[in-house]
Amino acid sequence: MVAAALDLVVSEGPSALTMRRLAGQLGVTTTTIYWHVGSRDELITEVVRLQSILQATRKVTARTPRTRVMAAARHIWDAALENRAITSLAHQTGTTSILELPLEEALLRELHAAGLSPARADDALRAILATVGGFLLNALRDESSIPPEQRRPSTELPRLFDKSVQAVIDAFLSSPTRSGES
Amino acid sequence: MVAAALDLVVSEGPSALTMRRLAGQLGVTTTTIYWHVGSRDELITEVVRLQSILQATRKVTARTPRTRVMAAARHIWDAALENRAITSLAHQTGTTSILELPLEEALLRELHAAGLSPARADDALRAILATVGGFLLNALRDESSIPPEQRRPSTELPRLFDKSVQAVIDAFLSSPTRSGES
DNA sequence: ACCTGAACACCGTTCAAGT
DNA sequence: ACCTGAACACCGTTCAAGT
Repeated sequence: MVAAALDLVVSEGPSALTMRRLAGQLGVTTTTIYWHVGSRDELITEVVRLQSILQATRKVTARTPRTRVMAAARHIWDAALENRAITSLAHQTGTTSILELPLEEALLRELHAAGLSPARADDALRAILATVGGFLLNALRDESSIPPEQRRPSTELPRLFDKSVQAVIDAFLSSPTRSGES
Repeated sequence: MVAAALDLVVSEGPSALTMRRLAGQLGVTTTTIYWHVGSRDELITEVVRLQSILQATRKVTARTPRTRVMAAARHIWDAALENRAITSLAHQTGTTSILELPLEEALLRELHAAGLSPARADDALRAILATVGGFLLNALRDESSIPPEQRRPSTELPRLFDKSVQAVIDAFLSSPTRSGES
């Protein structure tokens, strides 16, 4: 049933996931869904959780700590862009952290492996995730709001993503201090 | 009328802005609203545009180019946090760029003043905005989804914001090249 | 244990009709 | 020019009732 809901989102978009449409797809009544799941929010949480498992199978193959951290960050970016519909759904419903949890844990492990203390790794994780999330917002917005096929920065955005995320990573990998004057 | 809509959003949250509730607030029928404005989306656009004008009166007083760029970036952050309700509304409806347009233009001017070519300033603007937006997402999510009053990072997030945004700014102020190996 | 029908309280939007 | 009443096509959710 949550698999059917996931299919609905993937094939017809996040807004297609209504109780009535899902019920129609399954050949039952809307009230039937409420017997299996408590509410629409719970349904969405389950859909997002299912997708988070499906997309967690990415391996970091880079060799240096710095490139491994960057690779883990890019996995989050790649997974989100490969599954735009569910990413948008999670984003709209505030369940992004559930969707990315496995990939976030992988990133956190790389930060620990890079020699950061737990507290500093948490800070770095938070900062990197915020930066990645910001670029994701940018990338996903440009497809939904701009109707025609003339998307200016489709080739440039990944370059800006790399440069910016790398800068944030380096800031947290190197200095334990506050950002000072130049 | 759009002023009344803005008041509604500020006092009762983004979800309170429905045609029926706004009509009730104004003492008219929902259909009356449709005479003045084409649709709910147009209404929201006007509300966001109004707020964008109200919050555009911030001056950059820092002295060096680097600190002036940072100050312009922090203005976007500050304005968003001071007007959480409309920021969330704009975010949900994909009108964030309208809301921040004046502040974005101010940031772009600082990037030009810092000596960047138009093309490089556009790249830097995009990257900085994405990073700021990511932290904003983070800050606004922690208040809506976490019900109780125990918000862990309310004092730490600004520190991470400063450090990360500064790192991105420095990356684009200094090097015109791709992000290379260390 | 699992499913249905009917209903409640909402939405955005339209259209003919009033002044 | 400006406003209303009634209606359409949707929502999420609940509750008594069926098997």
